[in-house]
Amino acid sequence: MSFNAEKDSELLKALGHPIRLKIVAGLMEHDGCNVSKMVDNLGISQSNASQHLAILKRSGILKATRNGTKTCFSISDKRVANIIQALKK
Amino acid sequence: MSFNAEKDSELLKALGHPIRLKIVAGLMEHDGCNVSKMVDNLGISQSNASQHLAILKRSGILKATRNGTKTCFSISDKRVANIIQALKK
DNA sequence: TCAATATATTAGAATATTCTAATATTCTTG
DNA sequence: CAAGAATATTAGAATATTCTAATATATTGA
Repeated sequence: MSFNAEKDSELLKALGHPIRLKIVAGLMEHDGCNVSKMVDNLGISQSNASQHLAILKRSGILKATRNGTKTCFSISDKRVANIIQALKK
Repeated sequence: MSFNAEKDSELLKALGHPIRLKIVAGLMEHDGCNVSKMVDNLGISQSNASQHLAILKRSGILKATRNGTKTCFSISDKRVANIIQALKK
């Protein structure tokens, strides 16, 4: 798959917010089936979390699957883990 | 070096613009000692290029060294190459 | 020193992002 | 079906980003 600055910059832009980066990094370690807990951990409002999650979905970084009243979020772009690994070096 | 969402999201945010991502990806392949050529290749104004370069400098992604009336830009954060590699996978 | 070249800075209008508060939707269970 | 739980959406004010146009600064060579 080759590099496309227009598309790829959107991915980086979506990751380029501290809350969204924490959400995604968190999903690499814990499962994402409890948004309320996410909200508590991040210290933000439910609405704000939902909006950030929507941005991450729209950009193709996360996908959501419903499970009763809960929604499970997981990382759907396999490049994201490598990007976050690269940050840690 | 460990991951810091506040700081690292700034890096991704700076890369999260098509022009800036093109500049940085370009610097991985060609030397950056000719901003006029950069401007031509990107089809943007000199002022705009200079402003994007300033953002990339401020975020620590690029460093500039002067050489006469010209300025050479190069990538100063070693994680950046890995991030761009990760995008290509 | 003066003009030319190369890059940087400033100002400001247009647009985009971010957050809070309020409300809506969806699903489950009694 | 009604109520509660979990998440999503909307509206709108505050702030930030992006671009163009104009101007400024720095360096070199005649």
